[in-house]
This record gives sequence, structure tokens and C-alpha cells, in this order.
Amino acid sequence: MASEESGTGLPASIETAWGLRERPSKGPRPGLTLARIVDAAVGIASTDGLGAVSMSRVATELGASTMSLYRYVSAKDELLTLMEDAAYGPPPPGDPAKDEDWRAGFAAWAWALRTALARHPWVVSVPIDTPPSMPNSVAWMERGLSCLRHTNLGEGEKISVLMLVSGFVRNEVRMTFDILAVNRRTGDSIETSLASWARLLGKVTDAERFPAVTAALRAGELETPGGPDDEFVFGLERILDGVEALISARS
Amino acid sequence: MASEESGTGLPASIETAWGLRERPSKGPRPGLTLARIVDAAVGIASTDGLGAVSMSRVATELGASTMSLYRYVSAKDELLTLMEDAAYGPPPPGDPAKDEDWRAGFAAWAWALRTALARHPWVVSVPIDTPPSMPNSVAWMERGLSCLRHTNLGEGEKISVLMLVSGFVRNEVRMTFDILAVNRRTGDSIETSLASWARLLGKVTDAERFPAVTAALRAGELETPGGPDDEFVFGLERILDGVEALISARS
DNA sequence: TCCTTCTGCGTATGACATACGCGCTACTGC
DNA sequence: GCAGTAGCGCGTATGTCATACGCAGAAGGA
Repeated sequence: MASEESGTGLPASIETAWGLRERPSKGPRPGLTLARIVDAAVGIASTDGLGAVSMSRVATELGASTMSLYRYVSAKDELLTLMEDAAYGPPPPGDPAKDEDWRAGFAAWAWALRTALARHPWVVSVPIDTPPSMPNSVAWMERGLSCLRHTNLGEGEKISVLMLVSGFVRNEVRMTFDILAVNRRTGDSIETSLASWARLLGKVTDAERFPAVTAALRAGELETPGGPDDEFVFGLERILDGVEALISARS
Repeated sequence: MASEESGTGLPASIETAWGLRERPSKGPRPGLTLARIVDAAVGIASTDGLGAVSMSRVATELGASTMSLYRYVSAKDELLTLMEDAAYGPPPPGDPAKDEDWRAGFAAWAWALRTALARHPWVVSVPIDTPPSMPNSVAWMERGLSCLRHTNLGEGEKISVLMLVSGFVRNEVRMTFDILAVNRRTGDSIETSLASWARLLGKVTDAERFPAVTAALRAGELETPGGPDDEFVFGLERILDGVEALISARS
């Protein structure tokens, strides 16, 4: 009962993030803020990675004790969820669907999402435990859907397209970030580690059982990274081409 | 020096997985096998989730002590990598590129990959720390590339297409599995939890600031899950359409 | 004024990964 | 046969985590 006063069924910290729930008038004034806690945690994650975010580390950073954080957040999961939404940040402002070119608007949305996630690459490693219900996530969703407003897609299809593309963006960010993280740890450059990967594959595969891999290796394509954007551009264009084909087939 | 006898630079346990490295002739006979350890770990992950896989739990399952595992695996990461490859399993046999229809073959590859991953949904939560260099990963890669053999794509493009689709498959498996995991934990059915998510969104969004989300909610599309395959089919078709457009544009 | 509610936080518990080193085993070179 | 030695199982210890519990003090409401 006590926890469902507002009827959302949301944890208290999440309700606070939505701006519902005002401070109770009794008791001592809180010495911390959800926002300060989340900021500190985000800072740690950006500096030392998501793995470095522990309750005690966050508390130390704030000059408070570990357990005091639990007055603001009921479990670490909640903190992670809040961090995630902070990392997303609000989507870019403006109405993208003004001009009727859905593709340009939607591509811009994807690029903006990538930029936002790349600023805090650890977000893609936050384990997902609920469907997205945080303010910024929903705002990004609203924004993406509105790009598809003037298409002939059904509502369900719009959502499917949105999930397809946002999944792609997340995945792309995760992959490039993982590679960079490994490189940072080993101290190698991207070229070096790609080359050693290719060398390893060459050692371990033979031309009869792995003809296609061998061909790729011989073409040297596993060793040339291309610009960091290339993979993203390629994938996004393919997906948008596919969506465009669907839209065209409808009209 | 000592660890690089074979020159691959791979950890010992990984070399064992590739079938290089024979058992040293000295010393007592090992009481365990890498394969038995990995099997036990996979069993635990399949039953109780990846989070339940701890060194002590695996050891207990095998009737051995925790520390004995470190004679076979230098760190938990290695065990996870081996588990991952075991979960992938070998790709389906046969030559998919016999008939020249790349799309059918490649789609079959994607479906087979999804089936393989769905059998062990925790694989997608194994943190990635190196480019894939395990026997089964490489075999899947070989297999996917060979489906694209008769297309006019360049080697680099084939790899890009492969990563695009395998990333999509991984993501799709992750999402459906995450949702199922939440449902298992809360005990709700998919319909119930989707409905409560929709109700929550409705409470928290308003029609002026979130017109597109509101429209989707009103259409009721957030509440009808459709078959579990629907989302996968939709995304895969879009991507393949996009790839096909590229291939057609070339000829 | 007193009582309720909320605060910060010390302490304790139980996982967990893993370093270190000891006693033992079984093969190799003599 | 016999010593030397590499490889094995594992007990113990360390340090890190998340978090349950409960106390003491603060501040508003009656």
C-alpha cells in the first residue's frame, strides 16, 4: 500500500525522476540528491567503466557513507536505470517531421542516438530488466515515432522499425566500444590488434575447411578497419533501404 | 616464452579447444577435463542463468574444489569464452551455396543462428572481450560468408553484411530473452506485463508532449505481442531487402 | 512539548574471484 | 630401479561487493 500511493507501481526513485512525488515534510532535510548521486555514478562510469561503479565508490565520491545511498535508491539496479536515462539525455529538439522526408529525419534520429550513446558507451552494458519507461527513453521513442508519422506504416510496424534501428545503433556502439576497450587495456592500436587477429585466424584455419574465411583474409579485408563510421553508415543504409522498400511497396 | 610455444598467443585453454596442445606426459593424470568443466558451467547457466555460474558452484557440481578449476582455466573469463563457444555449437552441415540463391541460404543461416542462441539465451550476456576466435564462432562465420559467395559483394562488404545480421540476431535473442526473464521473475504472462507497461506509459505521458506515443498506445499496438517470431521475421526481411537492393544495384 | 517520521551511517553477513603455497603423483632420464 | 621434476588437487587467506538491520539524532506536526 504505502509504496503505491501514486499508483504507477514504479519505484520511488523512478517516480522522482519523472517529477512526480514531492519531498515529505517531516524528518531531517536530505543531505544528498538523486541527481547528485546519479551524476557521481555517471562520472565514475565514464572515467573507469561501468564495472568501477560500486555503491561504496559512489558514496566515497560524494563524501557520504555507503549505506546512505540506500535512502535514495532501493538497490543498485535502480541506480543503473537512472544512470542509463541520464546517459541517453533528451533527444535533440525540434520537429523532424516538418518536411515530409521521413528518411532524412529518421536517419538523423539514428545518428543522434548514436552520438548520445557514444558519449557514454557504458550504457549499452547496463543490463535491461524492464521495458524502457524512463523520461528520456520515452522521449527518444516519441521522437523516433514522430519521424515515421507521415509514412504509410501501421503503428505496430513503426514500433518494429524503431526497435530494429535502435537495436542496431546499440549494437554498433557496443561493438566499437568493446574493441576500443580491449585496445585500451592491451595498449595496442586498432590496426595492430586487427592484424594480430587476422594472423591468429590464419594460423588456426586452413583453406579447405575455411575457404570463405581464407578468401577474406587473403583480400586483407579483416585488417583494414576503415573509418569508425563506415560500419555504421553501411548498416544504417541497408536497413533504411529495407524500410523504404516496404513503404514503397505499400503505395 | 613458456606460454607461447605454439605461437598463437592464445591462452592454454583456448588452444586446447582448437585441438592444438597435447597433454603433457609428466605429472599426475588430471581428474577433470575442460569439456566436463564447460559442460557443468553451461548446465548451470541454462538452469539458473549466467549469474549463477560461479567458480565454486561449478566446482561443487563436479565434486571438486573451487581452486582446482584454475588448473584448467586461468580466469573466469576464459571459462565464459569456452561456454560461449559451446553454446554456439557447430553450424548446420552441408553447403548452403550450392544453389545460387544467396538470400534463401543466408536467411536459413540467420534462422539457424537464432535457434542455436535461443537454446542458450545467456550467451548474449557473456561480455565480449576479444574478436571471435573460437572454433564454432569461426565456423559460423565461414558458413555465413559462404552463403554470400556467389554475390557481387566485395569481401569487406560480405563481412559487413555478416556482422549486421549476426548483430541483429544477437540483439533479437537478447530482447526476447530479457523480457521472458523478467516475466519469469515477476510471474506475469507476457500479455499482462505488456499491458501494465502500456498502462504505465499512458499514466506518465500526455497527448501534447507525446503525440506519437499516445497514438501508438491508442492503436493498442503496444499490448499485442504477436507471435514471438514476428519481430524477428520483420527485422530480418527488412535487412535482407536492404542487402538485396545493394546487390541489385551492382548488376 | 512530545511524538512521528525520516535522516545518516556503523556493523555484520554472505557471495565471490583469485593469489599463494603445500603435499603428493607419476613420468623421464639415468 | 631411482632420483628429479613437472603437474596436480586443494586449503587458506585477502579483498571487494551488495545489502539487511537497527540505532541515534533531526525536524516538523499535534
